[in-house]
Amino acid sequence: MSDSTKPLSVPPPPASGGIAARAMAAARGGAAYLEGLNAEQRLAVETLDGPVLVLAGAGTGKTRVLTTRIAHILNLGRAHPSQILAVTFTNKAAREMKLRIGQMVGGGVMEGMPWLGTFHAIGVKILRRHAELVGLKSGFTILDTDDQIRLIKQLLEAFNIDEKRWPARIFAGIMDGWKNRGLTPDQIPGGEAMAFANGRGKDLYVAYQERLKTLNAVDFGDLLLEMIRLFRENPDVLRDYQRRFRYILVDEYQDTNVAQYLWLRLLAQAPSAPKGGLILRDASLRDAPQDEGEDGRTLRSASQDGEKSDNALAIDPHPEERGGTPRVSKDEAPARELKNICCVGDDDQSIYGWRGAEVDNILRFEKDFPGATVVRLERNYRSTGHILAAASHLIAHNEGRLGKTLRTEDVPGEKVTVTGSWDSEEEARSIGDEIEELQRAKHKLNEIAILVRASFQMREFEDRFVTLGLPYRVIGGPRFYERAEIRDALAYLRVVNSASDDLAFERIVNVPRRGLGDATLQQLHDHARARRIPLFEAARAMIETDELKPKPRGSLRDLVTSFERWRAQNQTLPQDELAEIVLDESGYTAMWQKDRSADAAGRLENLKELVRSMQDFENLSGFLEHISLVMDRDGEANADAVNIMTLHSAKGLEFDTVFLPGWEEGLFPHQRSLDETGRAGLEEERRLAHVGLTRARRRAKLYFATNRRMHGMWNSTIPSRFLDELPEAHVEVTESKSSFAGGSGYAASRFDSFAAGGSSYSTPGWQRAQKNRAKKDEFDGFGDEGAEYEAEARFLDADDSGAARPVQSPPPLRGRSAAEGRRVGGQRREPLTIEGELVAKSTGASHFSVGDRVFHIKFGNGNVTAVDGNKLTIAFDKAGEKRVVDSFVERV
DNA sequence: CGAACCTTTGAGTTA
DNA sequence: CAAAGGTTCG
Repeated sequence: MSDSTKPLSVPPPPASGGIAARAMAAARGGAAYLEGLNAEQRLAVETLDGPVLVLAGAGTGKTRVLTTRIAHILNLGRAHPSQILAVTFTNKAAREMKLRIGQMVGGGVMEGMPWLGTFHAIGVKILRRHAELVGLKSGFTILDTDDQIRLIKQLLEAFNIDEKRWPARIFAGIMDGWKNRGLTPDQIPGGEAMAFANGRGKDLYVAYQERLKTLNAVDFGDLLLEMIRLFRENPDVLRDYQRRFRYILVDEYQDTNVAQYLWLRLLAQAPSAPKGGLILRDASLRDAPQDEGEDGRTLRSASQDGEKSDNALAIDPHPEERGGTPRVSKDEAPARELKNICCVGDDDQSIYGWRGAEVDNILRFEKDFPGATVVRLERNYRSTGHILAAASHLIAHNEGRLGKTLRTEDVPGEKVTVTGSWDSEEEARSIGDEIEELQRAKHKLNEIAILVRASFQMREFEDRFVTLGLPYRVIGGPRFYERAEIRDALAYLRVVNSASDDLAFERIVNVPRRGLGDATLQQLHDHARARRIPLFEAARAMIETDELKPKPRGSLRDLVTSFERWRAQNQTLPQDELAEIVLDESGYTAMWQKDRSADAAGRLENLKELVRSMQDFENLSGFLEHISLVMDRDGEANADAVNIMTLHSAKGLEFDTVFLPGWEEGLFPHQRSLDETGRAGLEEERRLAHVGLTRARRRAKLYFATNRRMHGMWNSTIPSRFLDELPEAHVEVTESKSSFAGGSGYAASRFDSFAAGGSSYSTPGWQRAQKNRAKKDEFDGFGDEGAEYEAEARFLDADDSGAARPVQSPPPLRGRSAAEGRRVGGQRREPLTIEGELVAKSTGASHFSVGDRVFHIKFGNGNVTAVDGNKLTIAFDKAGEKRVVDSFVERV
């Protein structure tokens, strides 16, 4: 990849955008926006002709480049706002861009920038226009994951597939993967089609798509897939869009998946691209080699030696590069006349491989778009020296990267801190304490973020902050419109809006309970299927017959007449008033009012919020359209509060102070990532770590806990290998402030087995920790190697005053077997995967069996009542029945 | 049919 | 530990 890393020379200034034009722009007072850009940024903004790849490291002004570039194009009169296609991944990014361009060019222009948006939003827009061409009606609905799963469940039933063996959500995931790779049912490689339900995966996919068409619906993946199909099957339509979009800009290019890539490629071809080229391409896609790595794994990131990795892509988006017959010959030539496409991204921030993103897309940009100008932005304007050094050093451990060197002119600032704590509660406590300290020092809470790897980690912080009375906001969490009450309310409105929305109808027929249970629904289904009519129609018909029992028939009649009434009112009343009426008259509001569970009040509040938010729309269908795609709640953004979110949702944000808890093997890097994609997974986790660190402007604080509760069970953990990969000179190891001696709780670190090359820290805390962890990592014993742990045990004993320990103290401080539980996730008994390679998993049965008499440090004596792998169910004499990992007990 | 109770399973990241 | 699914009883 090394020669792809050389920045290419600047092409001659475009004729039409030359000095005269710029002078004119300047005369209009418009060039001010170019001031203050550094040389690279300016190059990226001003190179308007031909493909441009901007490799923008974290904090190097990526958004600024994008927005300025658009402003520049507009200002030079190179294109009308409606001739610019600008795609982002999130609504937030799109909004931000609109805002910033508006500031530069004047807000009025933005009204006319209809093609700035997320891939999905643009997909909807295009598909609505040409719905008939892909077998839809323009009013199609967009299914969310929930609808999707329910639909698949129905299909599984129809196919007589045992949902327990072949869960719907698994299939949803598989299908998602197919769609991400742009695969229609007939393109699925044989092996993958076999993988689900003994080869019926493909049939399911076909049936699913058929069902969607009948429902006049699409899922998220279809938005892209159908768009590609639309373009491929209708070259004239494609040509229209190719002509329209004179400039294409793509944000976060490293996150594009194959489908998005194909879509962009179609659009980036010159309008004259003959049909033949496309067809050829299609054909080549279909019979592309179906290599699925011997073990079925998908290797993701670009391979280290620059070879195309053996990924499991069934279709090869770059067939012409494969050895063998050149499938695209002279017809390819026109396709090479590429548009002014500008992709901005950072391979080091590619963190969506699991969602189908292909880092490869960015790594091979220059091959896809020959003659591309590559601009690297390496000047970081965000973080202080130590933070940047730590982040750079960490990410340098990755092999599959283009390689950038971030620089800063900022002060060194504070070192990155690493703090160990006994358990996740203590972790939350010390972070809470530190935040209070910052607060006392007049830091803004808004400028503080806690970035976690997995959302279950958030709870601990929420709990702690509630007790402290520290204001916080969770960003990203369960989305507003994913909440049950919102989805119910929306389902009502969907049925009002469209009588054929079966999924919505099904969702609310019996919510609130009105005696229309499975039996009635089944009858409705039969009726509807027999006549090929929507459920609602079936209901309307069946209340006229006496097939139903009187009771259900009565309530069904009430429901049907209510809906008809609401539909009539929809013509006359504003949608928010209507919504209120619907929710009241359906008894839905009343249902929650009666509910006396803790969150009922909040749900009613959410419903009100929903109704309120409806005011901003033209009409009901306008609202529904919007909500299916965009409805991120970023209310209450004004209050000063600590931000809690996942690392993934933190991408693109920055804060003065960033807390990064949970740096433990198994959690971060996440075990499943390693299991599923091995080394590539590890590298993606490392990029995530890099993203986390680079969110910080002035302070980055890392944490690991020795014990963490996962799945309701306490597990011992070892510090993340990423901690070892940080540069010693820029890191300070501190001890947990609250509660007992910070160093005491260390479980094993990989230092034991991997001393080579590891940096070692010199602070007392770290050394002590290392010494104390002792040699136990070499052993994989189950408590019968007691002697090995005595040193540890003594140490812990000595240190354990007990007083400062959390009430709910986690496992076993003393005790021999206790010291040994360094496995993560409760499953593993091998030393954890060290290099990110797969380690053979032993399913190894426990050394315990039912009836064993055991001792647990916290719960005392008890009898084993069940054994499940290494998870034991134990009836304790005093503490009752508990589930624990076997390493925490010993036989007596 | 539905509430109440019991068992099982699962928590990785998202438009 | 919590939600979701399954079973049982009224």
